[in-house]
Amino acid sequence: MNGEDQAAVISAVLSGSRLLVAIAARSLGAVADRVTLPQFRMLVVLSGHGETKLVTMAELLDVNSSTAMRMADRLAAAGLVVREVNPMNRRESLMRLTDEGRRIVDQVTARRRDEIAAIVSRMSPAERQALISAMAAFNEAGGEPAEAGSHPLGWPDA
Amino acid sequence: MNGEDQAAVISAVLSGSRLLVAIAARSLGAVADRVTLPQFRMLVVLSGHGETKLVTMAELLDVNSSTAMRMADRLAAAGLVVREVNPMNRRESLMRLTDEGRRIVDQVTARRRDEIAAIVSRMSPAERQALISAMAAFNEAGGEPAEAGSHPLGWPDA
DNA sequence: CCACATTCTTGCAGTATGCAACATTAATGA
DNA sequence: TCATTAATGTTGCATACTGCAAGAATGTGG
Repeated sequence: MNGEDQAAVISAVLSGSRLLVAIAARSLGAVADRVTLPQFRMLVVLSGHGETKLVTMAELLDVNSSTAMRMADRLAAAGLVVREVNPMNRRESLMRLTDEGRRIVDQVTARRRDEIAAIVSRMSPAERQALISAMAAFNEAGGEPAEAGSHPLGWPDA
Repeated sequence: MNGEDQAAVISAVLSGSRLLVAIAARSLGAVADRVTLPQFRMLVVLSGHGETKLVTMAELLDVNSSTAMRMADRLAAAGLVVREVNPMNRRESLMRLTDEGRRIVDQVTARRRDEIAAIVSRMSPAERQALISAMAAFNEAGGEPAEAGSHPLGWPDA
């Protein structure tokens, strides 16, 4: 690949990256008065992962277990998650979303999808098709871990 | 646009978003022992914006001025930025990167570009061309503010 | 039963964050 | 000119996020 080609594709990808991050930030702003970003990440994990124990949650979020502990405390106090001891193993306690918690995740996700939909709707059908193919190839080449329930470190990620 | 088309393009874009966020996070990990994420955002703004006063910095980062104030204090203590009173207006003090601060920004940026380059190098030339076009169209449709020095809210953004 | 591992929990320290109050400096108007 | 107002930086206070380390409760293997 020649240098100009290289520079062009990197520049294009970086611009797209900024745009996507901005979209993620805006979609999150809608609930910023109810949950913080780290708290929202925890809700997202619960949304895609179901009942989760503390240690697993800490690994999925890539934070210390004490950090996950206190976040869970606050979310429980806010009524967005519930925690109960696992009857199968009384050492661990499982947490899951309340209806209210799920509502928040759905709200942000819907907003995010709406924003992306609004953008792609301004593209021509040919451009849309090209975008699908190009992103598929990019994701493939990137060894995308983004399959069902695999949240490596969902940052402003929903 | 039909429903399947819509779902396919949104799904593709969301997957790409996750991949790009993961790349941003990894590129940042290299300096995680020297600066925090918020601190790095401040360095990025200074890198693209030159000398900046406190209020402007706070607006660019979308944080309270007191938050920007203390972050600047810590970065100054770490020797990554310097602050000096503006001779033109003694109310305001301008801050700018030190050589050391710029080194950190460059290091992360280079790492990010390397990761993207590695991914696109695994794509065929035709796929790369398609990616450039598709991202350009997407950025255009998104009204991308990502021009020179325009950092709306550069999160894991470099 | 005892040693060990797993899991959760709490204490401590540093950073991030916003609001509100204050001092200093500049701009504005009478 | 001088008083009022605006802009800017700064600090106090409260809350949240973060990791490390130590401890308690529970389970597992010998």
